[in-house]
Amino acid sequence: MALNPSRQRDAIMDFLSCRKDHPTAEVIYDNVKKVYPKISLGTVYRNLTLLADNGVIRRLRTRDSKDHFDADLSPHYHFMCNGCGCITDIFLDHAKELEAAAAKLTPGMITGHEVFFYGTCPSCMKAKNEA
Amino acid sequence: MALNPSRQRDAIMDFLSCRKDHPTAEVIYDNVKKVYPKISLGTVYRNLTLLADNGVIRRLRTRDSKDHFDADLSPHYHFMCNGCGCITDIFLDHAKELEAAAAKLTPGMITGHEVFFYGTCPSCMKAKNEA
DNA sequence: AAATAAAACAGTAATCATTACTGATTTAGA
DNA sequence: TCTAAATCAGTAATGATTACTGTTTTATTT
Repeated sequence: MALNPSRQRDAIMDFLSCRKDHPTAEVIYDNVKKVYPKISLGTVYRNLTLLADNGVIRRLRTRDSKDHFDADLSPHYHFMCNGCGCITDIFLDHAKELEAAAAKLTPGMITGHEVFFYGTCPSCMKAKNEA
Repeated sequence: MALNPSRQRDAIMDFLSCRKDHPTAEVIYDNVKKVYPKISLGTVYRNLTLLADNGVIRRLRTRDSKDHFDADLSPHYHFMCNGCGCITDIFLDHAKELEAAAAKLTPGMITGHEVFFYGTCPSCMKAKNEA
């Protein structure tokens, strides 16, 4: 199951690398379609899964019911707005401390962790204040 | 939309309170059915959503595609095994520090956060070693 | 206690993100 | 050039969850 080259996969990867908002499969599909009008949604899903399984991208499972994808593999956390659902990066260097502290409390082996902060983004706060 | 008393909802709540493994709606359904054989899956989902929206229980969205539910509202984190999918609690008191540190890096307002540790649980480690 | 309105129910149908399947096309390696 | 594997577009199927329907239960008012 080696990865053969694929224009479609490259286009997905290119698009995802340019975005910092961690789009969903559907958003990626809509955008890659501008370059490859015949690409199918199934191809997008298949390639995203392929890339995630090979550790090339990260799959983010959030409070909304859709998966989001992130091409930035550097260790970092995320903030999701409860209002509009937008996601932004948060670079905290607590990773090692957290895992070490958690490891002491668990008989299992910890290999990674995810942190999601929730709240209200600036533009939703503004909208609230004006209402 | 006040909450009227309901035997079914109480039974769901009772069951969930007794469990520390954060069961899915389906597992809750299977178990509450032993007490109320006529309860429907829709009732379980509706009540879980009702309870979560009223802040009585927590909804956990994990790497597996099913929602899990937690009746313990005290601030704590979770560990999920990549092998069997089991979930256990991890009580770390890093909550305030983490949110304070994150707040400095975000223009938005942070109101809460979730931490999920991933890895291998003891019984899956044992199974691996024996294979 | 009888009447009325709201909440909840069981059962079932619908939704929606995601995955699997199809037969055709492309690519890698002999 | 030939063969097997990988990929594709298009479409059907899956599976968790939600919405709908007509009925029953509960709270409230008379």
